[in-house]
Amino acid sequence: MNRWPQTISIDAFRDTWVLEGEPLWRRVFDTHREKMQIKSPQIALGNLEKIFTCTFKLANSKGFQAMSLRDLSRETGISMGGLYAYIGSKDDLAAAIEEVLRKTIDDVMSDQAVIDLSPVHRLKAIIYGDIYMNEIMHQWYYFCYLEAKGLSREQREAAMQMEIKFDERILETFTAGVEQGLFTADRLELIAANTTSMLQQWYLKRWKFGLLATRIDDYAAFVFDITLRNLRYQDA
Amino acid sequence: MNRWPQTISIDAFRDTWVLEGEPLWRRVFDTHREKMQIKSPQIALGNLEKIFTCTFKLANSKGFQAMSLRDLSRETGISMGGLYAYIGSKDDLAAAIEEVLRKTIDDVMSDQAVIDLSPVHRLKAIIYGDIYMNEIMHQWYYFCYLEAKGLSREQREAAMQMEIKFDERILETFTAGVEQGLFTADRLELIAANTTSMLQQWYLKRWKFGLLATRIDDYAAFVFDITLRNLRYQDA
DNA sequence: GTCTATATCTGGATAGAC
DNA sequence: GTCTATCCAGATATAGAC
Repeated sequence: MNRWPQTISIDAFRDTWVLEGEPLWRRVFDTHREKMQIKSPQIALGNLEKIFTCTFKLANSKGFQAMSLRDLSRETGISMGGLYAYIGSKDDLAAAIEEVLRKTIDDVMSDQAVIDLSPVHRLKAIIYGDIYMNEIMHQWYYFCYLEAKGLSREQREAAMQMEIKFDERILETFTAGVEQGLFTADRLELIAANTTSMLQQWYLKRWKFGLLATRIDDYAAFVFDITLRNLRYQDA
Repeated sequence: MNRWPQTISIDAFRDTWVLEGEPLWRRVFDTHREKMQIKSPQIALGNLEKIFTCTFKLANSKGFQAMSLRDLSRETGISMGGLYAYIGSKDDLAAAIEEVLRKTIDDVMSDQAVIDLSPVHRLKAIIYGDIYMNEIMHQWYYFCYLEAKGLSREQREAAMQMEIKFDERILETFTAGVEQGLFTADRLELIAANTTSMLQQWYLKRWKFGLLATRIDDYAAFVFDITLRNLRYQDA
């Protein structure tokens, strides 16, 4: 089952992968279910939304370590005792964020892997898809990137493996293009790493894109264009 | 006074700008002087070295916020009371790291600005110089990047201004090249941002370059090459 | 200039009422 | 399911001996 939209656009992506609003918090609820004392989705969804969004807000302004659960309690309006019905511990909260993001990426990626397109189109699908994903869940990515050191060893390892795997996915596409005589560059690993890094910039440097007034589709097109140029793609 | 070496290589850079060993800790001592109770450089230099290098080690493994001064005391072999003869507070330590790095970059940059070269050579000097600087002081850069949220508002602002200024320096060089008909690309701001980001990768993704066995001069050459390609540089 | 001992407080976590 | 009240480990910071 390939759930990918035929047209590449962030609106089509949003329609296909609903990663916002109620479906997102239901996803969080399902992933996090056994760690919580609350069993009713009706009650949990709203509080989960408060807890996670306020965590992003506080962690973003002062850092997750510096944020106290009392801060979180104040910001969410949920008492200290109430919070502990939803999370096992403070570290558990950070772990949950990483876990939800990783599993969501896994879902999207394994689906996307089904696509059987030419290297150039496949590359475009990966780049645009990843940037849309980064946009929609940017707080999650940003948190995981900057708070990685606070995670458990296994989770840090998993996050690094995700990036390696992503590089490899891009690299495979490059190699396919080289075999078909479309691309003639060498240093493919470094080019792949650069493409990954350009994509990460979209959630890491929001302030800069804001200053430059860069829009998401423009940036996606830029990354795609630069990558093809790096690969010395000759359009036939 | 232009202190830049004629030959671009990390060894020449190291010889010109001695940013390691005793001269570095003397630089720290001078910058940090008024915050310390200790007045004798003879005594202070060795302890400053211990304090800063151990801070990097601990912050790198568990994060600066999560690191306690007890950890630091144990790691350095300096007692709690002893530490406070060198730092005013824990936050003061983070602030000192940011300040030393920023002032050092300022020194190197303002010197480098004197260079009056063709756009291509100037670009090469900026890229190679910055990457060498990133290499030598990579712990300082890494710390400031990942712990930025823990700094004061003024310091965060200053760090962002540094990056904006760096982008602008690159952009000016691009523009000069365009005016001379050397470069024909558009989206120069995004290309500049990408070059900055590639340079930052050198201290942010050490694990990846380790896996790929990428050496510093190879990477500098790669960044230079990719940037020229992005600019559609036509070698005459 | 450096140490030990200690004051003081913050923040994670839990017990038990409602 | 949520709140209040409380416990207590561990953290920063300092006083004062040597």
